[in-house]
Amino acid sequence: MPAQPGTADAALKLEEFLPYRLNVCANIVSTALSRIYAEHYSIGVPEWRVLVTLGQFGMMTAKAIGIHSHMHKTKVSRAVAMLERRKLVVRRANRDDLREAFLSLTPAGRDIYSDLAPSALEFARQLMETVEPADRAALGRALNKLIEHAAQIASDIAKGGKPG
Amino acid sequence: MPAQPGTADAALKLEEFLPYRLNVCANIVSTALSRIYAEHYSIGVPEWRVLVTLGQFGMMTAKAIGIHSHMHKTKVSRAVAMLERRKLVVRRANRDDLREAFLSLTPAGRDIYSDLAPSALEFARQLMETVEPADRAALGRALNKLIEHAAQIASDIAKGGKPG
DNA sequence: ACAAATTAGTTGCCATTGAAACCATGGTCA
DNA sequence: TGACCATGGTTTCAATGGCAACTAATTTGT
Repeated sequence: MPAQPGTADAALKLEEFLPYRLNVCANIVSTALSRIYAEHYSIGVPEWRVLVTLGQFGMMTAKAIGIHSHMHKTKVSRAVAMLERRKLVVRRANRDDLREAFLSLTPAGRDIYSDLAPSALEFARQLMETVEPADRAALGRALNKLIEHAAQIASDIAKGGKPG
Repeated sequence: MPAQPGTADAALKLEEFLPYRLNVCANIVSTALSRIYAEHYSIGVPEWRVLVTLGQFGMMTAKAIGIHSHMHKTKVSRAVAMLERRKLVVRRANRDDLREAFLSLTPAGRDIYSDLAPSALEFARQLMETVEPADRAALGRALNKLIEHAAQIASDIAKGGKPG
């Protein structure tokens, strides 16, 4: 018997635990969204992010895409490779630094982007509409703070935890 | 050239896009948290969830754990298998239905739980403290609404999208 | 100018994960 | 009772993703 499952220390309840709730929320939302575009274009989340990032900025390096979209460089590399194979993205050498290359959407890529962006915005709009109007700004602020704080903690631990 | 990267349709900006922000937030928070316990106990998120769920309820089936913790049954199965190997969880047959089994923490498992739960709560508390006091309740409500709505959409699409 | 360190990007490898198939048991209903 | 369906749980398989090693190009320090 678990004694009293949780009396000792203010009771940890999974369903009220913020990190857990954030994960569940992000997963469900992300799944719902990707169901919408995965069927149409047969792309996954990383490809979608690359497409959207290039649609937003027009031309940039893989590294910059990774930073902007919070993706590991291997993820970016593979997503770009597949978009390139599908002729949705082109790579242009940077004559001033041959390690990197400038990436941009092809006309075909832009077509998909301009088809995909409005429905993404619409999805987000509908999602936001379910949140009480008075709570919307608070949600935005809260996410900012949480991201900022957690990133701080994670990097602190990364430094302190593995000395040498 | 990308014309104007986003003038046509209210501009999709990844860094302001709610599903994206939720994902980034959930990942960073989750990483920060797991850094804390992964080093101490060498367990991953699924094992942590099983442990916490059993700590909360004392005794339940794998299926119930999956429902409560939003995990796929294979994930639960594997997490339980590893916790069993480490003698942190025991399996007791249900004589009334031999398909399922009742799982619960061993004393060793409970020791870890009662060590781990307070630090998880402390982590969540610190996290929540970074959010403006006035925004905290709003965050909770918003997450509820988002989860509810997105789950609805996802299941609608699942049904409508794949008829037959 | 050149060796050493750094950086952009790719690839090989391995762990994690979900879908689907599978096994064993239990329920249904004719 | 016995043929069917449903359910809890495990296993197999393929895809995904991150780490670390690698290549090629650039920067730094002397």
